[in-house]
Amino acid sequence: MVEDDYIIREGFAALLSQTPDFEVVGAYSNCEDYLKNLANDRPDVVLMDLELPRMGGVEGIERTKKLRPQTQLIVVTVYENDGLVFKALCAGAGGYLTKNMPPSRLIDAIREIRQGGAPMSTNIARMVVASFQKNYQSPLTARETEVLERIAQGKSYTTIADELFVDKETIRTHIKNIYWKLEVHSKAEAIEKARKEKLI
Amino acid sequence: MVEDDYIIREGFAALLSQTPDFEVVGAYSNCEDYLKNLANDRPDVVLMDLELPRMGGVEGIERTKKLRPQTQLIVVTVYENDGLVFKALCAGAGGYLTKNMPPSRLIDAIREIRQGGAPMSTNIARMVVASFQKNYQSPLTARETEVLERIAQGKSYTTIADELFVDKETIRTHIKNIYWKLEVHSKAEAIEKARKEKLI
DNA sequence: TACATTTCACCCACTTTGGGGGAAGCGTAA
DNA sequence: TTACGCTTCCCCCAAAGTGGGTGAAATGTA
Repeated sequence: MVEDDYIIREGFAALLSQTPDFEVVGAYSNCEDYLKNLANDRPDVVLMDLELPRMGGVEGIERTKKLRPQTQLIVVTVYENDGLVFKALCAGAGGYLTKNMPPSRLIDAIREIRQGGAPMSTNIARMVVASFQKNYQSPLTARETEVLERIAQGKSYTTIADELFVDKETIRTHIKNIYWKLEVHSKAEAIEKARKEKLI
Repeated sequence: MVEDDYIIREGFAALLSQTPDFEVVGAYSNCEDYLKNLANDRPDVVLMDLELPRMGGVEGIERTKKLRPQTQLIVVTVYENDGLVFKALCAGAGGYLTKNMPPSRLIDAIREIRQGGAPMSTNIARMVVASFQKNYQSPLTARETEVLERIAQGKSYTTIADELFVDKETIRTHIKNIYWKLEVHSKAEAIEKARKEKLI
C-alpha cells in the first residue's frame, strides 16, 4: 500500500490485516520507499494513492509495471478527474476506486482483481465506457466523418479515394469542408480536434 | 428487452416484472419489432442481445441512440469476443453482461446504470481496462515510440522534429528504423500495426 | 424552391514521403 | 576492449501528397 495520509494508511492496513487470506506486506507513505522495497515485499496487489509527495502515483504505477509486471495495482484516490483516471489506467492500473466507498468495497475489489476483474467505482466505470462513445451531435456529415477517420489512420487522399470508390478530388473537397467546419488548417489539427470532441 | 431466445426472454421478463420499481414495457425477439415500438414504449433501460436474426444487436444499439439518445442500453450476451465488446460500447452500450451471471446481477446492473454507473461482467471490465494499456515488450525504443505517437497524430516530420528539438533528418532516421522493425512501408501501415499491437 | 450533401474538375506552389547511402558520439554489456 | 544498439545528423533522388483557390453538376430533403 502507498498512501501518504497516516490515518487512512493505518486504517486500511488494520482492516486488511484482520481479513482472512489477506496479508499486508508493506504500507508506505511515498513511492520512493515503496519502490525500494518492491522486490523484497513481492506484493500480489498494490493499493496506490495518486496525490503523493515527490514522485506521483502515476509514475509509481509505471515503474512498478517495469520492475514487476505481474503486480496488480488498484488506485485509491479522491480524484475523479478525467485526465488522471486515464493516465493511471494507461500507466497500468488494473482498478480505480474513489475514497468515498465503504471499506468492504476495498476487500471486494482486491478479491475481484485477483480473479481477473477490474474493480472500478461507479463514476469511473461510466467515464471509461463513455470514452468509447462518439459525440452524437457532430458538425460533420456521415461521409466527412468517414473521410476524417481514414485521415486519422494515416491514409493518403489517394488511398481513401480508392477505399470509398470516388475520385481523389472528391476527397480533397471533403477535407476542405472538414477543415472549414472544424476551423483548422492541417491534418494534425483536424485529428486533434476531432479526437478531443469525439467526432471520430 | 430484445432477446431471441424465448426461454431466456420470458425468464428475464418474469424476474423483472416481479421486482419492485421495475416495469417491462416491451420484450422483443428481434431488433426490427423493437425499434418500431421504441417511441411508444419509451424505455429507460434496454437489455439487448447481440446475436439476433437479421439486424444485429450492435446496429440496434446505434439506431436506438439516434432515435432516442437518452435510452440506456445494457448488452446481455454470451459473447466475450474483443471485437464485439468494443463495437457494442462504441455504438453506445452503457453496460455489458455475459449470460453466465446470477439473475440478481441483472437487477443490480439496471439499478447501477440508472445511478450513473456502467455495469460490466468481470472479464469485460478487465478487457476494457486492458485496452488502455500498452504492450510492455515493444520492439521500439522509447524515442521511436515517441516519434510514432506523433506520426499517429498526423504530424509531419518537420513538426515532430521541432517538438523534439532535433533535426528533421533525425526523425527520418527514426521512421526508417520503425518501418524496418515493424516490417511496414508507410505511415498508414505503421499506425495500423502499432495500434493493433498496442505499441502506442 | 432553397439548401445541404456528394461528386468531380483544374489551377498553383510547396512540402512530405519513402528509399538509398553514410557517419559520428554515446553508453552498456559481453 | 570490442561490439552493439541508440540517437543524432548529412547527402541524394523522384514521386506523391498537401493546402488553398475557384467552379460546377447531380442528388436528395425540407
